[in-house]
Amino acid sequence: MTIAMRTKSRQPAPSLSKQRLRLWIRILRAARAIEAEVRERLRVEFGVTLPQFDVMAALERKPDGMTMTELSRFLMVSNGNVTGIIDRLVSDKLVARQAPADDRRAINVRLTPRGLKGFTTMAKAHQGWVDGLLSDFDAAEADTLIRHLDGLSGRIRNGGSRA
Amino acid sequence: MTIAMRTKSRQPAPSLSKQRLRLWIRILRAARAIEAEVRERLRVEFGVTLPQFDVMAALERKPDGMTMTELSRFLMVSNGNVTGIIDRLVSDKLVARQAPADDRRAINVRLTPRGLKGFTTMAKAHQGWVDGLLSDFDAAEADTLIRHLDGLSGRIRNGGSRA
DNA sequence: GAAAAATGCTTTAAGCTTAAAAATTCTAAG
DNA sequence: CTTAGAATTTTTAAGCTTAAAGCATTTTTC
Repeated sequence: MTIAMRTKSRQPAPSLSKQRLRLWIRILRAARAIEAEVRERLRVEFGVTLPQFDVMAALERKPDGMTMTELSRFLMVSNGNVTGIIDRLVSDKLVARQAPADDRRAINVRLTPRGLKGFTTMAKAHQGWVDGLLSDFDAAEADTLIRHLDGLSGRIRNGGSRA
Repeated sequence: MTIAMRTKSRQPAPSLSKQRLRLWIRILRAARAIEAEVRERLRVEFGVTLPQFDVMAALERKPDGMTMTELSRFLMVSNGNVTGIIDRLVSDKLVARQAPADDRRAINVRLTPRGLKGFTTMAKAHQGWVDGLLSDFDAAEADTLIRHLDGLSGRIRNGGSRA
């Protein structure tokens, strides 16, 4: 009877494990929704793909350019992946490859003037889109969420917990 | 002098717009880190891709199966995308296609007994992985975050704000 | 200094992803 | 009924993504 009441009268509190799974699913769905929206607008308004935009955003922070490996690590994508994206950006003349003098294995990549100009325009629009998409979050909420998510990815990549 | 002090003595409080952009980047990076980890483990331990796992998870909730369009909407991926994933799951005999009687355009997809059994095993491991990866979040934090993220994706897809 | 290991990048094969177009079937309007 | 439009799925072309293998170069080790 007690058991019947417990299981019937109210939701059994989901286990912490289940709750974390639920959290992961929310994070994933939120990310996908925002990504889809941003990708679509980049494509329609600027004719650029999201990965291309991501690369340009990474390069914009480093006026001296980055190596392929630095890009790959920063964007958290495989190294081979970056090659193709850069190939296309180079043929669009938005970024340029140049061999550094000190290490003949490496290759340095940077925005061309044209790439920088294009990115500046796009970045402004992009920030507006995200601002609109996340308009439900005020400054305090955003801060809290950022603090919660901050380091999460770092912690995971340094050995999530056990395993 | 006042201006110089304001801009020099402390960080200028980032604008709300910038803070939301920062939040978006954290969400994205967290999602990528978790995804990479889960993908790798699914591949190594079960020989399954993440999209395949996602499809099986969707189907497991619906014993009567789902149509391709239902799957596509639920997973938030394009319809053509689902076709290929299902093709491979079918050739692995983990899901089966069957034509519904009432609508000859549609196609119903469901887990095979083998697919259900395999998914049950994987789901248990998967929940453990996520539990470990998100072990920094206690129940209260998870609740808060879930509440914050909840509906976000829904709101976005129904017209984010303006635009 | 030569061999071994590590690093940086590209290539390859397989699979995922999207948008757009095509093929089929259903529904609705006249 | 017939036809126009909508809905469901697949196909196509282009690009993204990964893991693994291959090449070239640099660094480490003996």
